[in-house]
Amino acid sequence: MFHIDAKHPTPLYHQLERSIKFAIATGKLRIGDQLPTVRQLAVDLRINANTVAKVYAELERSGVLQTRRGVGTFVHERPAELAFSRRDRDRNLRELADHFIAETHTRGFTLDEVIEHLDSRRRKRSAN
Amino acid sequence: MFHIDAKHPTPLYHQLERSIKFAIATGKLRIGDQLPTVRQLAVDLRINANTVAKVYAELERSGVLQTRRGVGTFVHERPAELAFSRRDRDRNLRELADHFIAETHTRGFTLDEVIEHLDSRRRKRSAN
DNA sequence: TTACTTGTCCCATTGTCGTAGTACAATACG
DNA sequence: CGTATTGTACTACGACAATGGGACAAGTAA
Repeated sequence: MFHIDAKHPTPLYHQLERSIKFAIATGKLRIGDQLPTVRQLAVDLRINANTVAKVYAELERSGVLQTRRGVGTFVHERPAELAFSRRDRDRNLRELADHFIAETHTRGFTLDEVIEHLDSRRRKRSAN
Repeated sequence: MFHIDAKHPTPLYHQLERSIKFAIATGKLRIGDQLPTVRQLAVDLRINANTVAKVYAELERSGVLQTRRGVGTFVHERPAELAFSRRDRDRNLRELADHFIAETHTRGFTLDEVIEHLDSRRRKRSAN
């Protein structure tokens, strides 16, 4: 379900957090979908249940997930962002893109290459 | 010279190692070029000298750098031999894209919107 | 030679990550 | 009701990352 690499020096909690956010962003997880239980996901990824629990808790704090004891953890609806003005939105996206472009460029990727990569993932998503 | 983010959960030594390798791979550092001294780079990046020293030592062990006491540390291999495999490159871009997609989405941007934004920048750039 | 620079090594300390195990709280269900 | 399931909380522990400080080794240069 999610992809984790224990050999990679990046902390597991961060890999998992990114993985979950990505799954939501690409539509693999939709609003209201239930995530695996803390214990089940820990078994699947071969990591500790506490690590999973901390990620779920963190994502709930930031409003991405919603958890209900005895029931499970679900993707939470997030209506808040729309409050921004169009100008704020544009500026926000521009800043994020600035950072991303700089990051990929220093690693030797061309903008064409990057866009093509994103586009191929969009196609994969819409194929679901 | 190199880019390090202390707030990022990835270990500093790993960020620095990757940063140096990319600088060589992209030609910013060439064979025989001298790198900053251990202490100087530590000051520049605001990290500890031991951390820098360990990275240099590790990169010497893997043949990327060559160090001479009292003189300095230099690029050893030809960039071509250091070039990342296609798989490494793909994986790297995938990680960066994962992060970017997740980040933009949590801020309420759709993937379509993001790609369109990048595309408009590409058009502007090629117009120059 | 002496002084300086550079990389190397060692120690103690701090904080984070992750594991392991246990216990508890809230909910669902028969 | 009782029981299972699920999330939460807590402690203890080991490993690693990083810091700070100091000392040493090898080379350069005056």
